[in-house]
Amino acid sequence: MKNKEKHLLYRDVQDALELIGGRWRGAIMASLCNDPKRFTELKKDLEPITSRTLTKELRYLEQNRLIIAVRGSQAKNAVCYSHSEHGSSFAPLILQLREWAIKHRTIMLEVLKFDQ
Amino acid sequence: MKNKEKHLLYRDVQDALELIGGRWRGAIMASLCNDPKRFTELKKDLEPITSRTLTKELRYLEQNRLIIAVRGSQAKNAVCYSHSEHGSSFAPLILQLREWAIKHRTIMLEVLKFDQ
DNA sequence: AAAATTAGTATCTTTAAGGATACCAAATTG
DNA sequence: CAATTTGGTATCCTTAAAGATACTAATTTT
Repeated sequence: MKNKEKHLLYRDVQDALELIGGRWRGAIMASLCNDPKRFTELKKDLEPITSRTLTKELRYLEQNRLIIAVRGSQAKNAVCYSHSEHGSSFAPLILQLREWAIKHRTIMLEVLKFDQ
Repeated sequence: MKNKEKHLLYRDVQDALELIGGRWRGAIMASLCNDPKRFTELKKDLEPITSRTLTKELRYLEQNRLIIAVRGSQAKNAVCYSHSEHGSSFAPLILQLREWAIKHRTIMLEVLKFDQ
């Protein structure tokens, strides 16, 4: 029990970071924060992502219920991607990650100045 | 300007996720949340991480000022790793990542039940 | 009806992360 | 002073993520 809890301490973090880690998954979630987007819009927004990668990551996020893909009933060419309810519960974390990244950048710049 | 901001939207998220992404970096930060730890303690806590990987990731986190390594002045064999000030500003995010991972898990379990 | 757009596939290749295993010098403990 | 512990290195290897490039069927626009 003690041992298991010890593991869970970091295993949950590993799980979360697998879901939205890598180069694109978190970015896709961020891009969908404001509003639903079409495949092509996402691709433009996330430049230089490739079609292949975008497709793969969208499928992954869909399978893990973080996003919803609405495929047009008659028009197969119209697909709209948006956060699922659960996915949008991740939005606050995205904002904090951004803020933290910005803070980190300024700190690293200060350090660089100091080190010279 | 407009274009640049568009990019920053997700670039910050990418940056943050590079800093603490991958299999181990976030986990190491999580393991150091409660208290400073020695190399060997970290290794036990993060089992099954290898020495090689732990060393590499600790160096990375140190270079990026997320952790501090205190190397004993006379005893070279005593090294203590802890969050830097900046690193500990990441602790709240770790907690939220954990909570979110747990929520995600329960949601996926529900979905599995439903899909059968 | 021709041209362009949408939402992808299909291959092939590169790169990076990380594991497996063996080894090690300095310090500490018994 | 011998054994063990600490905090790592050094090599070699596997796997997964992602890029490059070319292609496409269905739809929409002109």
